Amino acid sequence: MPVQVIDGTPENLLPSHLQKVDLKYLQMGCDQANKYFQGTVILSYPLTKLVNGTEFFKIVLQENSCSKTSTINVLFFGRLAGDCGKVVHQGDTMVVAGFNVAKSPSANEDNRHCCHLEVSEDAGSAVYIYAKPSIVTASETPVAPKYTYTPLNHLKGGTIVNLYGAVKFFKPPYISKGTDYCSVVTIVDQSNVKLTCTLFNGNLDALPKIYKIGDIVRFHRIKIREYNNQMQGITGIGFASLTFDGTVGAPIVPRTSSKSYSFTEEEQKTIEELRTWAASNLLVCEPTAKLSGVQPMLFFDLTCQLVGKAEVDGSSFLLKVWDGTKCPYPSWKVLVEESDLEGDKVLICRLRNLIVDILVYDNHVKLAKSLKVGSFLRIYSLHTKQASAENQPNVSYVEFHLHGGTCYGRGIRVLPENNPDVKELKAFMDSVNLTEFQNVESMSSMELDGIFSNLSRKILTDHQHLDDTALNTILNSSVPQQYRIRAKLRTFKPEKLYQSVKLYCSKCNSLQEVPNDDDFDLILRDCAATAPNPEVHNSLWYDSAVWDTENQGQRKIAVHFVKHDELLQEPEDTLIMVQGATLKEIRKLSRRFKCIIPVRSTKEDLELLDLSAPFLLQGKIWHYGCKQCSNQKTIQNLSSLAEEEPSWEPTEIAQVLGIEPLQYVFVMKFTLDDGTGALDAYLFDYEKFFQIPASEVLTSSLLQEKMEMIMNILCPPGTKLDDLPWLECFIKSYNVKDGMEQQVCYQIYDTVVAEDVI
DNA sequence: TTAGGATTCG
Repeated sequence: MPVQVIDGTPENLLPSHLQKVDLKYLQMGCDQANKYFQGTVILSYPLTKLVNGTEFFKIVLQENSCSKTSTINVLFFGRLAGDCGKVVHQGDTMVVAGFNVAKSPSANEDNRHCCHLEVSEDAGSAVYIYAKPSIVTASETPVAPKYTYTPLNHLKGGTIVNLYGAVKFFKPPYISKGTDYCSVVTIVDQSNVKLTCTLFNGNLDALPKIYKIGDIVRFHRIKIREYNNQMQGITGIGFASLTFDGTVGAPIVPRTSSKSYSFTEEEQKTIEELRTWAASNLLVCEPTAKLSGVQPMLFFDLTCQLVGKAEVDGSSFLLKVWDGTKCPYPSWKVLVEESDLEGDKVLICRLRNLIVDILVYDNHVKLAKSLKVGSFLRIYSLHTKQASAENQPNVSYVEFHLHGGTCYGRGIRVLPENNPDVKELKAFMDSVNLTEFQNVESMSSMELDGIFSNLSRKILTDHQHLDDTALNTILNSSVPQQYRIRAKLRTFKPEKLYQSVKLYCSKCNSLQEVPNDDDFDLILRDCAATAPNPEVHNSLWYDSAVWDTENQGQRKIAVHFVKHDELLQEPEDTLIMVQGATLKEIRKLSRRFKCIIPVRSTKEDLELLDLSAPFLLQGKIWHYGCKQCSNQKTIQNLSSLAEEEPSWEPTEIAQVLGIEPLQYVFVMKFTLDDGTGALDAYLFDYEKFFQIPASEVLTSSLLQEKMEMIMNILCPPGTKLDDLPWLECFIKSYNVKDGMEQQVCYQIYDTVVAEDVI
């Protein structure tokens, strides 16, 4: 008898040769002949027939374990389907033996086991059903609780009913002023009567998981009462809900936190009918948009991923999000202390041109704080506001606000990873070519204008808690001290901004000019005069290749490829040592190889060139070492860095080579004036102030233009002192000994040009 | 208890 209904518990009643299999060990291709699976029936679908006339029946079994995927679909075919379909109840314990295991086509959607079980007489299956004690098993017909659903035009105050409806409006769950989460949901059905329900629960998961207008909900045991001459639904004891995607034709997979729930064929029909009705009767004008489609002055719903978050103040909180597309307008950047920003800094930097900053206010702050970086969100009724800079009203940028309150469903909802919109978003994000957006050089000049227009407001400091001090007070005060000041930038030096870039040695505090290309070219030519020594070619840690040059006499170029354990070595990860090449050839090589170390050969070994030349070239960045502080070691030491995946950090390379690296810095003199007095303050900065790395300015005309624009805004040429913009910055005073004399100097510190230059 | 739909201070 392939189907047996047994009263009681499974133990000791099964044939002794059968062994129990756990879902976590279940996989395709294993012999299941002597295995059985036991689980509780949590869902059964209506008995139906396949196209070929075979009877078909599907249930979901839940394993009584705490493993993550604890449910599995079980498909019955033929006579077994008919037999089981007639006697199975929700809550029954079922044992299936002699099944086939196949890949579940719906695993992605239903989150159940990646395989399903196929049960049929042909496969030699046997099914044992241990009826739930509370159900009288003598009965031949299934006993499932029968729910009746009240149409929305038949509601009476003071009753508790079951309802179906299409969501016409909703507020995603928010933290109420009481003890619970609250969600307000307005539903409508074919009677065209709508009902607004106010739902409370201390557990966020117990509230309906509505993601968009048009979703279908089923409410069980909702209390109906009258409020303001209208019917109102409210949560009562035993309230439960299921939510379904409202799209016609989409899989009917209930979203619920209930472990078990009833679901019948009739109800499936109800949902399909409601979907069809809603499609033509519910105005679903979704205000969703991608960032690429945002318009200023708009409210819309944004589906995005959270990449960073930071507290701004008690009533506002910053969310950094992206959706894979680029906002067509310059957007604001909210300045926060870097230490306050939670999220992967490297990722935030990589995505910087795709990320938008959203400020959420008041009641949304608490929820925003609890969000996990990396999660997918839908932010409802997000407001884009157009703003423009004070002195350039024709150039505007966009601010993103989630205002306080819950009007129009304003709020934030975390979307699960299996949500179809999230899946689509992830796939899109994976396809985005990030390099296209990483480079500031990919920005149009209009965008740059827009971004820099923000700068006109002021220079911002990291220390907002200090009060401003007048310059004459500073001039008459003891040294050293730190101040916040408000002043105008009367003049600055050097006027040619590229001249502000210097090389600095943090060990001996020396500053030097950046050597020019011609000097380097001369050194290279000098080296190329001596042919590479073949005896030092190919060693344990590098492979060598030599090329002859055409029409250039005897000059040979040797390239030594440093080996590492990676099987496939990409040029962009490779360090090469080059000998005999000209500057032009080195530039060409540096477009392809991650790191280049110019070398020459002695009788015994390869060695570095004179430190007037860069010791390392990484793309456009040339790294120099301090002649005074370096204590050069043999080039053999490089082999210690050639691991499996060497990162080729310039600092590490410098260290093993005994080189004290020089840093690129901006050195400028600002003459500041606040009406009470004037003083010269030095700016000494690597990249923080302008948000431009000093190391890249000399080789990028765009970055030079960018700097020029910033300075033009801080100190517009030909402007009278009165008309100059006010700047806020931090300065500190200190003493410098000049021979026998003490001199007081001022330096700008911890100051950043607002607001987005990144 | 909370909220009871109905945009924008930032």
